[in-house]
Amino acid sequence: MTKIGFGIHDHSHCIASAIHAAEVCCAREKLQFTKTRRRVLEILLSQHKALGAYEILDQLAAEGQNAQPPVAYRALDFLVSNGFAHKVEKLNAYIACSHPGAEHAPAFMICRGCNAVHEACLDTANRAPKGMFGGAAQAAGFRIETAVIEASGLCPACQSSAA
Amino acid sequence: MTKIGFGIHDHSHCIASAIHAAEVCCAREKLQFTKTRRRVLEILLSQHKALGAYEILDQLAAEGQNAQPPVAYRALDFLVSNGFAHKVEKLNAYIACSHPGAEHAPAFMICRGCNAVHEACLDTANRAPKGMFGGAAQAAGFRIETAVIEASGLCPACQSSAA
DNA sequence: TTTTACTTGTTATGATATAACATTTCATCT
DNA sequence: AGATGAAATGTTATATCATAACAAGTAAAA
Repeated sequence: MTKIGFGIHDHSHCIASAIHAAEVCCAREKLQFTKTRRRVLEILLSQHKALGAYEILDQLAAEGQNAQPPVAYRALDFLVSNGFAHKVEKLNAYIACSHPGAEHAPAFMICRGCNAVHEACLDTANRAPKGMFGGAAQAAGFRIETAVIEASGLCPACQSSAA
Repeated sequence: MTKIGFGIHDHSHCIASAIHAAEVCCAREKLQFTKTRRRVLEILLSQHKALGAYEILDQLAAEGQNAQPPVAYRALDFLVSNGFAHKVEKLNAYIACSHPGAEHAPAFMICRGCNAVHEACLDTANRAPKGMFGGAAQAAGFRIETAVIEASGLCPACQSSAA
């Protein structure tokens, strides 16, 4: 059992299953799930927190690839474009999607104490932004394509230590 | 009449009134509304779009100040901390608040065609993030302090030109 | 008026991200 | 299998965004 997000949860198999899900999805969509893309997703999954592009790059470099920045950014672009990962804008960092496959707008809770990131598993996450914006967007004539929600605050652990 | 956000609207006096509002607020809160801070807010207000820190810096430099990056970032930090401006995370850019004084979570619509930014004037903007997250945050034990919502899509003008 | 906090000036550097182009690999068609 | 066009990668260089650190000045409070 290891810490994930703000809770505890056994993910000894979740890397493998997430990778498998990505494989299946890529086969279905005729996307190339190449070695580097797979490796970057594995790195994100194994850390299970938000990582900067250069942290990923360091990891790749440590494994022998002489990886330059575009290598990481291209893999991340692929993963983000296809819904296997998200960018956390507030942190300029990337995190594996907690529920790939499901159509959703990412919604994160970000701890300002320890930078832990928890992706909310709201099924409202898909509808809520458009619902909230619906009126205003329509009034402005704006066509929403994607939306992100990022909440900052304190996770349980940091609330305790700050207390 | 000039273009603001995605619409048209007369703001010949809105710079002055926003500056005045900031003055009043700073006096009340005993904050120093210094020359640089005022000037940066004026720049943001006059452009009425999201500006990068270095664009602001260029403007300051053009006015004779030999401004280095920390000058802009400090002023922006002040303005953001005190609610006179917001950072648009997706663009790494800053924009004057459309409704300062009102307690609110910023909510933006960002055009991917022209990068125009419109701050939604939802009074739900304040409550909605916490409402949406409420259950999940409580379940996770997370204490939300701030939240931002950023929607991407196409503004009316870019919808027309893309059509 | 001394002291204290805050603000600014300045240099240097760190962190994040992309442009551009040559090369290789992959998918597909014949 | 071989041709070919699309996609991915390797690599160099550089653009863009942001902050650390410290000296000097200015304003507010005691």
